Amino acid sequence: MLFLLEMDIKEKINLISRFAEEIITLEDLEFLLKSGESLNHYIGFEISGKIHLGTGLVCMQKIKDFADAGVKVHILLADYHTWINDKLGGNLEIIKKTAVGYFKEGLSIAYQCLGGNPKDLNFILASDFYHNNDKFWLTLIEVGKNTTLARMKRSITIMGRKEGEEIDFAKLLYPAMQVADIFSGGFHFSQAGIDQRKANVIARDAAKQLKISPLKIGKEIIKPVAVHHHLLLGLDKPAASAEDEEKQTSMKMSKSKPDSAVFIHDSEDEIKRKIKKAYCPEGEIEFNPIIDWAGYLIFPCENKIIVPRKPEHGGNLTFNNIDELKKMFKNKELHPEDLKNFVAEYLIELLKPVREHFEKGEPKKMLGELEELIKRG
RNA sequence: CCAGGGGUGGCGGAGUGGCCAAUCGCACCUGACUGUAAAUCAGGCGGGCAUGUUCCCUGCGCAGGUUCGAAUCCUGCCCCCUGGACCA
Repeated sequence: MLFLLEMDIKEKINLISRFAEEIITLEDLEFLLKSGESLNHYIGFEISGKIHLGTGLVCMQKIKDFADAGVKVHILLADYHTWINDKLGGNLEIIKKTAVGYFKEGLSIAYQCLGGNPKDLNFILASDFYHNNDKFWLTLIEVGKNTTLARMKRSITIMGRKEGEEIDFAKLLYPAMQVADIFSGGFHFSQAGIDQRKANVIARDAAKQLKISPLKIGKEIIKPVAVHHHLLLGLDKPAASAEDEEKQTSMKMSKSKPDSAVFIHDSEDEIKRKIKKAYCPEGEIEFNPIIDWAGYLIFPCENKIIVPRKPEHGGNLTFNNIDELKKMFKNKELHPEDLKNFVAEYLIELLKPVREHFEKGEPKKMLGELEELIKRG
């Protein structure tokens, strides 16, 4: 019996940590799972535009991993944060409407594509959560009291801003809000992209100082466990001058670079077009978005893939994991075009339900309105 | 509120009365070359058509004005930046 329980925990750890960039810390993760308490997960989303595959598939896959591990998952629709960060024209009403309309719906259906049950997703609108909620506001102040101004200033990179950039004062509130979200919501797990690392680390550093809404297991005050998922590479070629780490960040998928991202409801032709024109040097497995996408979009869902190839190119290829694929690609035994075609077809099939959902009726209208809004800037 | 500087095409940035639909760079599009993309080269890049080396329309923050003619000069307004003043 005890043995079975151990196995179960190991399995849960594997689920929660698979395909993640970083877990802070693995020991804390294990501790949480072993506690036997009912555990809460959270991830926050800015309502910044259309949902791309990084959000719709990578984030949602990780959320599903949590749900499959028996953790209660929460999605914070961060409308106030979005407002602070001047997204969607900085119009709070539009942001709220988009959050509870388009965004919630898009995430739910993407989750479904991955085999999840949208009923498991607990959506929280930040402005609702904060309303008449002293616990949040007091925690916000308390986080502020336990963090230096310099650190907050450095943390604006979590908003996609550059360190040292000229900002209005409200933006300094943002990182503290994100941290306060975790504690006032009672979330044991804070999931975020690796670019959000600073906020989660502040949360962990402040955790033991907090009195208003400390995170507890039994009587013990604990730090939230940070799970940082991978950020997909954009399909563009990397900036010519950039090297290594800088190159990596410059390659990050971005909504502002039109064709660097595929959106969850893109048409078949759009998906094909974008992937066809994607940067994909033969034999290169590091700075290669298509390799990256195969690894983080396909293998989390599949134990085995078959890449179709014409007989004259050597016939079909079977891979059991990304490492096998990378190895062949590196040796130029797998041609970029064959891989591209496979990835495109796979995504087209996987995203079919989302596409169909946004093809008609109210969802189509919501998407149209959002696109109009983005076009107007 | 005061002083100074500035608002030009998706972005950066020239141009200070006609030769300006507006140099140039980036981005973007098309073609050539590669079994993909990139790189490279050629062309395009406000809109329209009857496609014109001297066609038409719209156009250089907004609104007027001067002039045969204005992105370029004048007047008013709006916005941004940099200092300063005020708050003390």
